[in-house]
Amino acid sequence: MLVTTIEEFNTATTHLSKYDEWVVDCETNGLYALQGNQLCGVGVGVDGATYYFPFRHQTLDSNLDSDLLPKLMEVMNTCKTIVGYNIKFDLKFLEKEGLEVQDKDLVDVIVMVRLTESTNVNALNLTDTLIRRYGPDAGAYDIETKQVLRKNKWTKDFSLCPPDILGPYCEKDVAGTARLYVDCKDKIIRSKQEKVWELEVDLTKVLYSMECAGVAVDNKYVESSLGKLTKRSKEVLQNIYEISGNEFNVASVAQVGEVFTSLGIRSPQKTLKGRDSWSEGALVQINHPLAGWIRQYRTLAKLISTYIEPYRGASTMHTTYANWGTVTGRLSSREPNLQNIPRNHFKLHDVEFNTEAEVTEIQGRVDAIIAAKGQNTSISAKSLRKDVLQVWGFVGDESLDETNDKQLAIRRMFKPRPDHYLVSYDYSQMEVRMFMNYIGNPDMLDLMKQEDVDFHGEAAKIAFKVDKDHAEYKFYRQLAKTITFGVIYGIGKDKLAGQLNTSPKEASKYKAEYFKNITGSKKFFDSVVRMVEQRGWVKSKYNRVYKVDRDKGYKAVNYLIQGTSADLLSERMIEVSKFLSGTKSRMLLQVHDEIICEIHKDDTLLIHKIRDILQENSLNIPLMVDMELCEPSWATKHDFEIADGKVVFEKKSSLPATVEEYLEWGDSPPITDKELVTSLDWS
DNA sequence: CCTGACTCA
DNA sequence: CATTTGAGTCAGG
Repeated sequence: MLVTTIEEFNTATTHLSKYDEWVVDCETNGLYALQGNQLCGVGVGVDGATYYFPFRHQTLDSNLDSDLLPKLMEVMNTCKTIVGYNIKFDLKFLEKEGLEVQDKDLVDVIVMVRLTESTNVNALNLTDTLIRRYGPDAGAYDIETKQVLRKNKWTKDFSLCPPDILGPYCEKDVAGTARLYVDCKDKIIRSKQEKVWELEVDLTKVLYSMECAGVAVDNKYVESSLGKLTKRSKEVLQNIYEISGNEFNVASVAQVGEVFTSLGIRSPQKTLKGRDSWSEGALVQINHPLAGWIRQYRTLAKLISTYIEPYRGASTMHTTYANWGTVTGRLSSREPNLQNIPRNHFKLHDVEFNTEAEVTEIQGRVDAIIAAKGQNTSISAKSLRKDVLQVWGFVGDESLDETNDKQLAIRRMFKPRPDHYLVSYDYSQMEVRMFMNYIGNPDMLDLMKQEDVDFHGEAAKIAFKVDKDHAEYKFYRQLAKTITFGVIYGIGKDKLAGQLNTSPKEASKYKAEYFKNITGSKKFFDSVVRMVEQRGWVKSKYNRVYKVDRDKGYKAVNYLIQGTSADLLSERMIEVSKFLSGTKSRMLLQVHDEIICEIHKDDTLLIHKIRDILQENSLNIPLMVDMELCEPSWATKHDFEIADGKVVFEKKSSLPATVEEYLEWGDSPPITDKELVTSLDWS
C-alpha cells in the first residue's frame, strides 16, 4: 500500500519491525548514488505485504514528512537480512540515509536467478525474468509503467513521477522480487547449490565495499593525455585525408570501404554477412599505408571516447561489479568497465626503423598481430612495404617510460591514494592449472608443483615427443599452447585450424596427438560432453550447476574451468576482505585472475599475508600468485621487498626509487573527494 | 569460450 | 524527429 499519512507510517513500521528479513527496492532521481543522486521513495515487502514510502517526489502533494525517512531507516536497521534485485544499487542509496550495510546479510535475488537459469539465458533484468518464469501478466504492469515514464520524460529522474503511479510499480517489483526469492531458494536447495549461494551472499558485501571505495584517478594525467591524444589524432586524420584525397568519416566502416574500393583495394577478409571486412584483422593484411593509419586513428578515437572522456573531472572512479553478469560465475565490471583497461602503452609519434634489428623486431610484432587477428592468411610482415610497417610502430608494450612524454598508458591514470601502496596480485596460469586439476594427471600435477615451470614447453615435450634441442621446439611449444587454450575455450577444429594456420584436418591430427599423450585430457573432455548429452547439465567443484544445450557439451568444459577459477577467486577475496577488515588497507579491483589492493603504509607487513591467503586452496595443484608494486601507478609494476617495514623496489629507467620520492616528483594533486565521504566504513 | 563500451545504420 | 536495437569492432581475461 501507498503510505501517505503519519498514522499509516506508524502502522506500517510496527508491522515491518516484526520481521528480520526485508525485501527492498529504491526509486531514485538518477542512477548514481555516489555522484549525488538520491532516493525519492522506498518500497518494502515482508510476508506477502508491500509498502511504498514516498519521500522526495517533486510532485507537490503526498510526500511523507522528511523526518520519517530516518525513522524508517532506524526500523530497517533492526532487521538482519536485506533482500533486493541488483541489491548493491539500492544499498548505496539506503546507506546515505543511514542504513548500516556492514551489519546485514545481503541477498541479491538476481544472483539467485543466475544460479537457477540455463546458460542460454542472458536477460536477467527483473521484468524479463518475471515474464519468463510466471508469464506475460507478471511483467505487464512494469512494461506499462515504463511506457508512461518514457512518454512523460521521467525515465532519467523518477522523482518527477507522482507516487500514485510509481508506488504501485515499486510494490509490484518488491512482490516480484519476493516471489523469485522464494522460488529460487527452493531451486537452489534442490540443486544443492547452497554453498555457492552463500559464497555469493558474502561476495556481494565484499564487492559493495570495493565499489564504494573506488580507485583514485590522476586528473592531471587524464587532462594531459586528452590533449596529446587529440593532437595526435588530428595529425593522423590529416595523413588519412592526404592519402585518400578526400575528407570522410573514418569511424564509418561503410565510408572506409568506399575509399579503399576507389583506390582499387579489396579486403582479403569477409564479414559474417559476406561483405568486405575492414576490421583490424583485415587491415593488417593490406599492403598500403592507409590501412595502418586508419587502424591507428581507430585506436586513438577509442582511447579518447572510452578511456579518457569518462574519467575527466572525477578524482575517484567507482565501477559496478555484477556477480550475476556471466554464465560461468565470473564477475563483470560496468560504468566504467575496469576489467578491460589496455595493458600496453601507446606511442604518439612516427616511429622510425633504421637498423636491421629494429626492422626485424617490428616485423616480428606485426607477424604476431597477423597470426592473432588475420584468419588463415599467408601474408607475412616481410612482404609489407617499409612505409606500411612504419605505421604499426605505435603499439607499445607493458613497459611505460614515464620520462617520455610521447608515450601514454591508460593504466597510468590509476594511482594509489596518498600514504598507500597499490599492490597487484596476479595468479599465474590460473586456467591452465584449473584444467590440470580437473584432468588429475599425476605427471602434470607434479610438474605444476615446480616453481616457475614453463607449462607450455613441458606440455609440448609430452604431447609431441620433442625435447628442448629439437629444431622445431618453438613451433611445438606454440602448438601445445594453442591447443591447451583451444580445449579450455572449447573451440572446434575449424577455429583451431585458423589459429594454427593449417587445415582443419591437420588441426584435428595435432589435437588427437595432444589428447593421446596428455593422459586424462581426452577422458575429461569426453566425460563432460557425455554428461551434457545425457542429462543436460554439469556441476563444478563449487557445486555451481551449468545447464547446457545437449549438443553443446564442449562449452561446458570452458564453463567448468573458467567458472571454478572464478569461484575460487571469489572465495579467496572473501577471506582477504575478512583479513583486511579493521585495517587501513583494502581491496579495490578484480580483473579475473588479478586483485589490486591499496595497502596503507602502516600495513606493509600484511602484504605477503594477502598472497598466502590467495594461494591457499583445496585443489590438487598449487596456485602461484605474482605480487608486484604499482608505482607511481597501475601502469608500472615493480618487484619489491619489505625491509624494516618499508617497501623497497628496484628502479625502472631513471625514476625515483622510493614512494616518498615519487610523491614529490609526481604530478598528482592531493585528493579532495566529496564522493568519498558518503559511504565508507574506513574513511 | 566469457565479457562491456562505443559507433553507425 | 527522437529513441531503440543489432551488428561490428576492439579492449580485457
